[in-house]
Amino acid sequence: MATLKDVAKLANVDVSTVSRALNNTSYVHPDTKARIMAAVKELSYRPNVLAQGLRSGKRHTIALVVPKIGLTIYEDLAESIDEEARSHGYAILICHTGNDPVVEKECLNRLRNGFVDGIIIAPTGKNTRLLKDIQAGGMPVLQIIRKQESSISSVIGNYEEGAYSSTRYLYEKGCRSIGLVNGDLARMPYAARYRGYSRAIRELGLEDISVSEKNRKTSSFEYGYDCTDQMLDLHPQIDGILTAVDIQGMAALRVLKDRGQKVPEDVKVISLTGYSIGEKLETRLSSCELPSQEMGRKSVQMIIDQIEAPSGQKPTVQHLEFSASFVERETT
Amino acid sequence: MATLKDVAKLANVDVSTVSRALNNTSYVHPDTKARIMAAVKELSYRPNVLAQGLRSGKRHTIALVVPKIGLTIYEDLAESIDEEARSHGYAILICHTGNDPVVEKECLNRLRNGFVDGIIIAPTGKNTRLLKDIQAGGMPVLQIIRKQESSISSVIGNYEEGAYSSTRYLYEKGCRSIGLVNGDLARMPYAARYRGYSRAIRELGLEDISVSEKNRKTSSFEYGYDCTDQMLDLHPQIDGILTAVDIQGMAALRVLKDRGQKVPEDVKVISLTGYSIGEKLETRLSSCELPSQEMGRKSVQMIIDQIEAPSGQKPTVQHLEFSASFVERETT
DNA sequence: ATGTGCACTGCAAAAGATTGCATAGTTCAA
DNA sequence: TTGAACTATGCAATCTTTTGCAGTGCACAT
Repeated sequence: MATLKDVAKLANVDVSTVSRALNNTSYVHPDTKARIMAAVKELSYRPNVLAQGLRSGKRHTIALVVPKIGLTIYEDLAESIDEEARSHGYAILICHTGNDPVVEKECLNRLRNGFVDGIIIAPTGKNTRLLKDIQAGGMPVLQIIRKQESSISSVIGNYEEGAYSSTRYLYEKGCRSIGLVNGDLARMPYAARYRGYSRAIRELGLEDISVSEKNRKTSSFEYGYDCTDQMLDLHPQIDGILTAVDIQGMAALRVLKDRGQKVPEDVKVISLTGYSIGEKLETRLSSCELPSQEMGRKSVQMIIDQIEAPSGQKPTVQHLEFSASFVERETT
Repeated sequence: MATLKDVAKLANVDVSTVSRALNNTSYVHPDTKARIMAAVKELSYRPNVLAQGLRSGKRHTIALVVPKIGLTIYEDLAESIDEEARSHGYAILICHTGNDPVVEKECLNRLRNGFVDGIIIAPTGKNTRLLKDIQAGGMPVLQIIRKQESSISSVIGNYEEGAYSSTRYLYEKGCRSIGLVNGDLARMPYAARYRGYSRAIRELGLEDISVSEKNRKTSSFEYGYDCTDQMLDLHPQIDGILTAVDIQGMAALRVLKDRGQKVPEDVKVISLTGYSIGEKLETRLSSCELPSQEMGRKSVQMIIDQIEAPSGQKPTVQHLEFSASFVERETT
C-alpha cells in the first residue's frame, strides 16, 4: 500500500504539501498539484483511515448491537440504519448478542476502545451500568427498541398503546377471550405491552390470559409455539391471540393449524411488533407496525448529532417514541 | 480517555515498560507490574485500537458485503460468521448493497482504505475488476455464495446438483410438469441452478418451463409472486415448482393459495436455497439446505488464514463447494 | 527602496501504541 | 576478577496523516 511518503517522494515534494493538495486545505501551486495528482494515480494511493482516525479521533463507524439479526424487526431496522449511515459517510458495524448479557458485555468492551464513534443498542438490560460508564466516558450511546435507562437517549415504539388498542380491536371484532403471548416482563417492551393489554382487558371485563416465561429465548419460534400451545390447553375457548413479535405470531399460526382451528374465523391473531415479513406469509399476519424506516433514520441522525457535537457541549438526552399503526391483514 | 502515557506517569515508569507489562512481551519486575496494573485500573485505561492498528497494520475487523440482510440465507450466514469471527477476536462489519453495483463499488472503495483486514463478499458480479484489484493490493478477499471470479477464493454451494436432484425428486413424487422460478442467469448461482434443472428435465423428457427476469430484484417476494403467477398463466398444468430461494418459495405458496390450488396435493414446491425460515412457515417449505453454519465458520477461518499468513507467503486460492441436503417438509 | 501581504513549501510535532537497541545492575561460573 | 547471561528499564524510532509555525520568494503600494 502506497503512503503519503511514497507519493511525496515521487512528486518531489514534502508530505505536508501532498496532504494539503489532497484536502484542499491551503495554497498549492497548480503545477505541483498536477504532479502530486499524477503520483497519486500512479501509485493508486489511498489514505489510511487508521492514521486519519488516530489524528482526528474519528472513525466514521457506528456500532449496532442487537440481540438477533434475522426474523425480527431488527432486520428492517438494520437495513434502514445501514442506509442512512452510509449516506452520512458512516459505516455500520453490526454485533448480535443472542440476548446473552455476557456476549453483550464482551462486545461493548471491545467497542468502547475507540473501535467506533458511537453505539446504537437494543440492550439486554443486564449491562446498564456498563452502558452508563461508556456514555460517561464520552462515547455517544443510543438505546433502540428497548429503553432500559433514562439517562441514555432512546428511540422506541409506544408498545403500551399498541397493545391496548389491539386488544380493544379484537374485542370489537367479536373476540371475548383474548390471550397474550409475551416475553420476560422484566424487559422493557414486554412489560409495556402487558400494561396496555391488561388495561384493555380490565376495561372490557375480560379474563387476563397471558403467558411469558423467563430464561428462554423470547424471540424464537419454539418459544412462541410452546406458549401458544400451553395457553390453548388451559383456555380452549380463546378466540383472539396477541403476540409480542412476528415470529411468535408465525408460531401461533402453526399451532392453530396443527389444532385444526381456522384463522381468522375461529381465532384471530395480531402481532404487536410487525415488520416486513407479515405481508409475505401464507396467511398474511395483521400487526402493529412501527415505522422502522423512520426510526432507523432518526436513530442515525441522533447518534451522529451526538458524535459531531462540539466536544465541550454536552448533548441533551432525548427520548423519542413512535406509535405503531395497525395494519389489517388476513388474521383478523 | 486515558492513554499509555497517563498510566506511565502515574506508575512512574516509561510507556514502553507499561506496554511490555500489559502485553507480557518482556521482563517486568513484579512490583513494577503491580504498580502499573494499579494505575491501569485507577485510570480505567483501555488501549486505543486505532493506534494499535496503525502500528501493527491489523484492525481485527472483517467486512461482510451482502446484497440483503433479511429474508435470505445471508441472515443465517451473517449470524454464524459473526459468531465465529468473534470467537477469533475479530468483529464483523456488515454492509448491504441491495444488489446495486454502484453501492457495492462505493462500499468496496471505503473498505479498501485500511478499514478492515479482509472482505467476505457475495458479489453482484459487476465489480469483479475492482475486487481483483483489491486482492492484488494485498487485502484478503473471499467470495461467498456467489463465485464470480476464479482467481479469488470462494465458499459456495453446489447449486447445480441441488437443482438436478430436486427436479428428479419431484418427478419421482409424480410431478410431470415442473417449473423453475429463477433469477438473472448472468449471475452465478442462478445459472448453475438452471443447468441442474435443465439437465434433469432433458433426461426425464419433460418440458423446460423456467422464468427469470433481468433487471429486477430477484430476492424479493414480489418478483417471486409475479414469476410464479405468470408461469402458471402460461402453463396451468404445472404440478411442481422449484424456486431459487425461500422468499420466492413463500411467494409461490401465496400464488397457489390465491389460485385455490392445494399444496402439496395439486402442486409441490421446493426451494433450492433454504434457510431457517422454511421450518417456521405455516406450510413448512421443503428445501435444499446448505450447511450455512459450517459455511460461515469455514469462511471466517479461510479469511483469517489469509489475513494472518506471513506477508511474504502468497496464500493459495481455494474454492470450497458444499452440497445441499434435501429437507423434506410439507410442500412435497 | 522598503514594507506589507499573498502564494507556496518545508520542518517538525502530534495522535497512541509497539519494539529494536542501549544501558545498568545482579548473579554465577571460569 | 573478569565476563557471560540474565533481569529490568528507558530512549527513540516507527506506523501514517494532519497542522501550526516558519520561511522564501514575489508583487504591489507607498
